[in-house]
Amino acid sequence: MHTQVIDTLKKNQLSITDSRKTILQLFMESDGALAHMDIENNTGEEFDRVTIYRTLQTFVDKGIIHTIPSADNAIRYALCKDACSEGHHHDNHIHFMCDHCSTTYCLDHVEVPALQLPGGFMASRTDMVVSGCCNRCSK
Amino acid sequence: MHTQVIDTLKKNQLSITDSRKTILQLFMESDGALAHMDIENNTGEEFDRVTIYRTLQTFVDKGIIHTIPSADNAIRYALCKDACSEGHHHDNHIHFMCDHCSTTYCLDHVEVPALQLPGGFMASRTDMVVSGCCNRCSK
DNA sequence: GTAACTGCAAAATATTTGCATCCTT
DNA sequence: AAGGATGCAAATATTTTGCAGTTAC
Repeated sequence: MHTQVIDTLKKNQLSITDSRKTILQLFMESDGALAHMDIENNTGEEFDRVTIYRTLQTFVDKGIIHTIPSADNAIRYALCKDACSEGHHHDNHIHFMCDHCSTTYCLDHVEVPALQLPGGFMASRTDMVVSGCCNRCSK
Repeated sequence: MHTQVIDTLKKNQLSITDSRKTILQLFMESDGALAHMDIENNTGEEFDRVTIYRTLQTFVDKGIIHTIPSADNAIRYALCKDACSEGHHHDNHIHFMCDHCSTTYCLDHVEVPALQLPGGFMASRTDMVVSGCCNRCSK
């Protein structure tokens, strides 16, 4: 189970440290996105807050995780798919944020529709965040 | 020219104060979205930072402006269209953020495409933020 | 005149930076 | 052993809250 964590770190030429292992493991076990706060809460007092900031930034730089935009001033992070690599993200999938439980999902299988932009506008990236009621809360 | 500002404030049962007039005027003159910082910069030392926070919150509550999600931890605000009213936003249009000049546009005439969500997911709101190169920077 | 709004001060929170120490390789 | 990562302290930035004075109506 730890294998995948170690593999990912090695593949990205990162040294294997406790904080990186634990935080990456957290992402792999979670089906939703995580905010800085979620990580703090789930790791207890184990790591310094600064270490979490730096670890997340490292993962983003390496293309291991990506940020999910939100309007509530709480940046969330989620694992990138294999197609992502350093400096080159391909996570044009849709994110779903539940109004009830606040879980954020990556809906990998829903494609972002193509858009017809006004003349002169050129898209390089599209973020789509749908909010509403998730499949667990709607039961 | 100030008429529209006053009208909007009255229509929303807000008292007409200097900060509200100035800030709302700013939004009406700007074709893009504004972050807190933009407002501070454009009003000089005229208003207390706290007043700007409170004015923005008031406008959001009244449905005069809406927030635009972003992945860079800088919430931006833009005018809502007429269809918006208190507690009931209808700004399902697309936002475009320019990578070069950082201007954020509301592309009112580009519709958000309908989505087929997985079973159990129910959408109440869709935010779509496209980034790339805007029509001014691409010239 | 009264209720609402603003500015100031300060608290609470979030993020960044420098540096000495410790850990990975 | 060397370079990189971490923890701590502190600087910086952001947002919220309380309260007294001021303004809109």
